[in-house]
Amino acid sequence: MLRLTKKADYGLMALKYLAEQAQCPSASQPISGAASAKAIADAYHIPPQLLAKILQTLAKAGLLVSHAGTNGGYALARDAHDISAFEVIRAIDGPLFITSCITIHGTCDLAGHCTIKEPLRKVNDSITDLLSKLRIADLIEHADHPPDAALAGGLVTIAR
Amino acid sequence: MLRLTKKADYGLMALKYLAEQAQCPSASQPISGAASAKAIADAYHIPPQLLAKILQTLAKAGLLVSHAGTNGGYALARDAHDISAFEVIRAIDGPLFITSCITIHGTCDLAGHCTIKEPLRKVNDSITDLLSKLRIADLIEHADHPPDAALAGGLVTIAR
DNA sequence: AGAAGCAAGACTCATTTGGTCGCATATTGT
DNA sequence: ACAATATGCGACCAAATGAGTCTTGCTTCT
Repeated sequence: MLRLTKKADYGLMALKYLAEQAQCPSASQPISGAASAKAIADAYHIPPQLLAKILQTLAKAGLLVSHAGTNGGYALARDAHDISAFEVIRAIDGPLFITSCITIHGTCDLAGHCTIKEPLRKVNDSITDLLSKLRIADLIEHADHPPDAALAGGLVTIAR
Repeated sequence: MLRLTKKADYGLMALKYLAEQAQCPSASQPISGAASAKAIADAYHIPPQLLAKILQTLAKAGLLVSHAGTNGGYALARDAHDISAFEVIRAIDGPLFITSCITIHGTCDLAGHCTIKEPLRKVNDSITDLLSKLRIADLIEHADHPPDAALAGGLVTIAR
């Protein structure tokens, strides 16, 4: 069905939450703009343990920095403008390929009988490109300027 | 992992096969450019029974016409230029939504707590648009003119 | 009549997802 | 020092999905 896993969803939501935190930092935190896994989970009604694991993978991937101990938690490792949705999805769901033909080694399971991998690889690249252009910062809705900006940047014309 | 199911893969391969058949029709067939499920399955080493079911769904969706009996088989219901990859995928895999937030009724499973559905819906629309622009005819590689034509049509710039 | 082919549903099996539990380790406040 | 608060990590489990098979029946051509 060509869909993101819930984990990736949760990851994006968490990153968005942290990006918002970073905008109004409270000085009492070891890391600026940090929040604990439990706090984020509560905010979005996500199973806390599950989110914890997701944030750990994100931290391992270098997208988040973590800090243990009281008042610890996670914070964005980079500016929200410098983290793409693609990185997040890739860190959580692994390398994404639109078709089973395209594997990491570039070999096709169908042992050469697959005849459609070339055109689909291009679609794949386009989607990758699309998600790379979408940044965490774009997920935050600003009342003044519409969040469409990232996608409308000449790359893709959006139908209807 | 954001990937197509194998069924959709098989479906696209079969459609491509039929599109090629339609180019050089043999007069002995009840439908011009027809091929049996078994013939296609043999050509690509796909499990015959599985492909049969896929072709049936495709026929029910109106993308193929079927003809039972000896020398029967399937043929494209329309010209290969008028069938998009999107229709095929949608017929086989069902409506595709990039995130679990976006359902058929537009309601979010997370009961309003999901904050990222709007930007993702736009990505979703872009992918839909992308796949709609890719036609079956584009899957056939012509030695003379490159199959890139459809994707390079100003819609998306392909990275690397 | 019989072979070739489609139509359709039930059913099995493996993989993936979503989620939980428990324990270890690190940090901080008192 | 010690308890409270957090992350880090691995094992585990159940439900859903995906891939593929089997069986039975129907249609058309020879």
